[in-house]
This record gives sequence, C-alpha cells and structure tokens, in this order.
Amino acid sequence: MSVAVENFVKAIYKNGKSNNNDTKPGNIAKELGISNAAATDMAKKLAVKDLINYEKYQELKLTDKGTKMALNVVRKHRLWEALLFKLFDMSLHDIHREAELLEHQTSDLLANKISEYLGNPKFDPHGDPIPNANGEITTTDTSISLSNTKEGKQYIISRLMSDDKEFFDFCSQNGLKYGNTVLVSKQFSSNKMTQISINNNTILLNEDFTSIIYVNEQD
Amino acid sequence: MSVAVENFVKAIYKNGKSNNNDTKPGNIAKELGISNAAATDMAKKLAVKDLINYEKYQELKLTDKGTKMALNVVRKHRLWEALLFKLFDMSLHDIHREAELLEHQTSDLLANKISEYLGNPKFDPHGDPIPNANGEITTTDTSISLSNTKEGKQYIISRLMSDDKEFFDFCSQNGLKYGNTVLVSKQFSSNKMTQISINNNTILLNEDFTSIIYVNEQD
DNA sequence: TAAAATATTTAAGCTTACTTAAATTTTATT
DNA sequence: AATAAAATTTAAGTAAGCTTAAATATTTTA
Repeated sequence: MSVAVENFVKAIYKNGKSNNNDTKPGNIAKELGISNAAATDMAKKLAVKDLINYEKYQELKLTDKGTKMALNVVRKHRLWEALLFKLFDMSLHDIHREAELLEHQTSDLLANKISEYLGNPKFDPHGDPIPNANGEITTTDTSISLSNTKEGKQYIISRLMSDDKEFFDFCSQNGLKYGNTVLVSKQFSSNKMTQISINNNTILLNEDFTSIIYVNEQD
Repeated sequence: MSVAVENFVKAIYKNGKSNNNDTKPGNIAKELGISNAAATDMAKKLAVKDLINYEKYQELKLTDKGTKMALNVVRKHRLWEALLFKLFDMSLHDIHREAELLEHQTSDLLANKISEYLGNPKFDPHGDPIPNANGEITTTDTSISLSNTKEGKQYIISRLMSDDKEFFDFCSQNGLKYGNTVLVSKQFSSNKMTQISINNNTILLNEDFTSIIYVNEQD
C-alpha cells in the first residue's frame, strides 16, 4: 500500500490511543499536516478498501484489516528505531525521523531479520512496545505517567511518548532516558508540577512533560 | 527529490556506464519499466530542473547536478547493501531489492553513519565501488570481465554486475562470490564460452555470464 | 434552545507520474 | 537513395493525493 495510506491508518491507530482519543478527520488531518478535505477524501477511499469504517461526521474506526496494517507499520517503525539506536550514535529525534521514512520501504522479511538480529526485542528505545510479526502486542503495559506518581517513591522510566526534538534534547541533557531511575521528591498538585531527582540533580517538570513520561514503580 | 526522479537520473547514470552505453529515452524506459512517452516526458521536466541536458532525439546527458544526484543515490544503495550483507543472512538478490527502496528514504546523515559503522568501505558486496560523501569514486577499477581473461591464469572475483535473481542463485551455488579465486582453464573463442575451476569444480560459462563477472589477476 | 463557532463534507481544480494512440523523426536495409 | 522498420515525440487522458472555497452539519455557549 502507498505511503499516504499507511500513514493514514497509522495516524488513526495512534490518535485512537491518545491525542484526546479523537479520530475524526480534522484531528487526523492535523496529525498528518494535510487539509480536512483531504482527510475526508482519503477516509472514503479507505472505506472502499475495507481498511476503515466511515460514517459521515463520525469518528474513523479501523477495521481488523486496517488495524493489522497500522500495527505492521508501527512494528517496522519501532524495529528501525531499535536498530538505529543500537548501531549508531544518533539522537532519538533523528532516529525517529529516519524510521518515519524507512518504515514504509521495509519488507516483512527484512523486518523479521532486524527483529531476529536484535533478539526479538519487546520495546523500542522510547519504551514503546514492538508488535510481533502477527501484529500482536503481547506485553501488558503497567506503567503510569509521572504526573500520577507518589512523592518519595522511586520509579524506572519506561516510555517517552513524544516525537518532539526539544523534548528529546531536554531529556537527554537531563538523564531522562528509558531504563533510568528517578526519585519523585514532590508533587505540587495545585499547579500540576512534579519535582524529581535524577543523577543528583533536581528538576521541576510541568504537566506537558509529566503526562508523556511513563514510569514503573521500582520494586 | 521524488523517487521517480532519483530513479530516472540513476538509470541514466547506470546505462551510461553499460547497457550499450545507450541513454536515449527508450533504453531508460526499458530500464525503469515505463513507456517511452513517459521517459521523454520526464526527460523534458528534468531538463528544466537542470538535472539533464535534453535535445530531441539525442542521448540524455546528466548535468553535473544530475550526476551528483545519481551518485548520491548510488552511494546510499551500496551502503545499504553493505550493511544488510554484514548484519543479516539474506541473499544478494533480496539485499539488492531492499536497498532499491531504502536508498530513496535515507538522509545524508544516516548514510554517513552507515558508512562510518562499516569503516567507510570502498566496495559493496557485489564489488561495486561506493561513492564517498562528496559523490566521488576514488578507487580506480582495474578489473576485467571473465570473457577477457587468459587461459591458465588465476583471478580474484571483483564484481558481479547484475541484479538478476537467477544469476545470484547460480553464483552462490557455485562459489562465485566477491573475493573468491577462480582458475580460467579454457577459453572457447569460437562460441564465446569460458571454462573455469572453482572449489574443485569445473564450470562452463557462456558470454551472458562472463561479460558481467569481473575479476583481477592474482599476483 | 437559538445563535455563534467549529468541523465536516462537497465541489472544482492542480501536480506528478504515468498510460495509449497517433504523428513525426531517425535509423537500418536493400 | 528510397523505403521499411524502429524509436521518439506529441497529444489526450487517467489515478492518486493533495489544495482552496463554499455548502452543510455538528457542537459549543450564552
């Protein structure tokens, strides 16, 4: 399938999981940087191909076939991120951008080779789960956002859910990395700020950050 | 630039080096699997972009800008082949097919990272030279085709110039691999066949094969 | 709950990269 | 050198994936 189609189903999948859970054409259009009209147009075309269910003015819903396609692309994206992260010294943001292109030009065979080479990893360098060859995500995510953590407890960073360059630059400068340990020293519930300690540094994060950094409680 | 444009200048570059040295639209069209009309069309468009010099009914000539673009794509193609060959157990034909797609979705940054990771190799797994980041091929190719070798001498395989699956299958089954040694036991000039010995096996090759297998004399 | 704001859809049109068919030019052949 | 064959070019048309503008429906808010 074309790049435009793959990106369209991927955007529906992604927005269905977050982004206000809104998969109406306007939100998908914003995600993809195209006009609302183009999104409606594409939605109708993909309904004919049985990739989405389309009803006027309603949310776009992926069919099983569409979900499978989205997960196949997501798998390739995350495998590329994992491979590039392992082999090369590149920023997470750059890695994301390369993967965004490579994901559409990767055969299932190559994806499987990459997976095998990496030891069939369950997560990419952001902590996002990598679907298996059948398009299934077998891991159950028990992580919570930093904004929902408790004062005085230690957590391990499990996901950095963003593709923004500024965010990654900030994270890498401050040791906010998949697998690292943070201590939540204070929750300022009034203004939704969170104070954390990491590598002997104290950082104050606002909700823009704490809502997309996911962690697991340290045993 | 678009995939179609990149493939077009690449085809001119490639056909200019071999394929009867014919870069007229018809031959480029055949190379790309498009109609002659489409090739003429594209030629005119690329002339406007100063990628080729176009004169009616004449050969298509790459400008400096066009040559640079072609070499940039060739560099990425060959770097991908080298990387996939190193990391994964895949046939040369499969590797070629993947590289054919990946080459268009690779930033210069990533290409340089791949090159660095591989130790800035000068050749890909077919023995084809890899242009450097400036689009220069610094190595001088002294190899000759198997059809031009002398009886009784030993040669080292330096290039397998094809992207045909059957050819690669035959080669890998018979030890015809980049870097391997062959003894030319007999040249049948009458019917343009060449008899070689490799791994204690004797093989008789016709000109279809001997013209695309390149070798260097063993010192 | 009616008006205002917002979002979606429809309609018309554009560009890229093709296609086939017909016209024209070049190349090969005798 | 004339004619036949082959290649190139021109012309007209198509599909994908967009655009903007206008029409229509939904959602918000006062």
